[in-house]
Amino acid sequence: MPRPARSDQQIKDMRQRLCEAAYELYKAEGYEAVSFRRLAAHLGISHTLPYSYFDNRDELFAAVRLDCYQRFLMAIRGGDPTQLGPVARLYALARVILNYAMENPADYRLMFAMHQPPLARYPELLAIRQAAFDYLVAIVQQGVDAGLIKGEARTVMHMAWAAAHGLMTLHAAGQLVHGHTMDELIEPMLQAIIGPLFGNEPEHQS
Amino acid sequence: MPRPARSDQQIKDMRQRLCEAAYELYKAEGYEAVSFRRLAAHLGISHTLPYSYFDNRDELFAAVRLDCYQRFLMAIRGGDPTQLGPVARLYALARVILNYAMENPADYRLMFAMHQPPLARYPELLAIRQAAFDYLVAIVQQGVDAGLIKGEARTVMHMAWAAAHGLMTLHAAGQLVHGHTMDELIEPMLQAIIGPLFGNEPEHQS
DNA sequence: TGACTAAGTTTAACGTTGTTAAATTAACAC
DNA sequence: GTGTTAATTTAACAACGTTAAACTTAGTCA
Repeated sequence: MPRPARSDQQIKDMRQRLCEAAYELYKAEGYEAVSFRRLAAHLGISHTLPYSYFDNRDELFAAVRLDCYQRFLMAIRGGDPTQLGPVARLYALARVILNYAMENPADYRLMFAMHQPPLARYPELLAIRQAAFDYLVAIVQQGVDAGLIKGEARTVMHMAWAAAHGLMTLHAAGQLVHGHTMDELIEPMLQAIIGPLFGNEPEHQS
Repeated sequence: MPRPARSDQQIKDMRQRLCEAAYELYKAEGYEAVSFRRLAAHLGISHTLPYSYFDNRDELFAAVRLDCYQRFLMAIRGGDPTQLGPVARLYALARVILNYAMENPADYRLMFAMHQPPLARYPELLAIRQAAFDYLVAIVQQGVDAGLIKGEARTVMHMAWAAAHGLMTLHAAGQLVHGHTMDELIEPMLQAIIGPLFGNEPEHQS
């Protein structure tokens, strides 16, 4: 058996290099600008070599999106004040998430853009989204159990997620109707939308 | 001066034909599938003729989007029970809008998709969006004036819009986390999110 | 050592796209 | 008809995604 196959590490490295190059190019010049040929040129390899590492362009972007989700999930976990009560935690996490979206609009667009191959085709993407969602649902459930939050945890979380998602999406797409910046909107949003869902009086320690 | 320029009507007609063909193709095969060349082939014209009617592909899609917005705005105006009080009207309009998004996900994607040329480049799109938004703000303002709704009308409307938009976006992108259908979510959504903003007790006549 | 073999990589090629420039067609004034 | 000019088509270029064939390379084994 001559010439051993590339080691897993080599494959992983090249995939990583392609992902990073794609991510940078995407942030710099947008989705359309990212082509295998440009990535290959940038990495100094043949324009068809990427096909040895990703089936096609969609698969490459799925990997880039997975990286985005991982960073997103890390930001959520890292910004979770676990020592606080569930309602205060949810408020804090809402701020973390909204801030993350504001500071990384390109990431947010990539994670949640429409006009993309159906998510159902990428189980690993579904899984990590589900993980992020479940992480939050678990906290809501604690609030429900403690009598601080009314309703079924998953439904409540869905509502809150949709509300936050709407705001972030409008922001990331530059579609906020004039007259408000995100900064002006985040606090009212938390009070008006997240607030009623999670209990109007957060035990916050500002 | 030989051979008169195309009449305004002729130009409008051809633009309309191109828009309609693009819209149908978009709905049938998605955004990427819509090319000038395919549209031209479908209309039996040369593949460069569309450039005489639209500067480029983005401009064509801006026109298609404008049509979408107009239908959307008509649905809102047509579904507005103007004889009712402001809170009941807003509830009804929220249902109209959510239903419209559910029944026309492709339209919704087109109107609000990220990964599109910045809206700021298309003043007519901004204008019609603003018109739709202002239409709703005016009703909220009536509620505020009548003491039925608390807060500044534009801000309240922004919140409600973001909430509804989040739900619709997730639906249109097929990104609703498992376990809920839109039908199951719309009523809780209205109660949980729109409700507190517009006054928890709508004067509804179901 | 050197031929064999299969993985890794590149080159060639096809069909498609957006877009521009040149060539052609068509309609009206004279 | 002839000339002029808008309308349209044809030709062309560069870039893209993708597949197939050619080539390179690094091991095994005689």
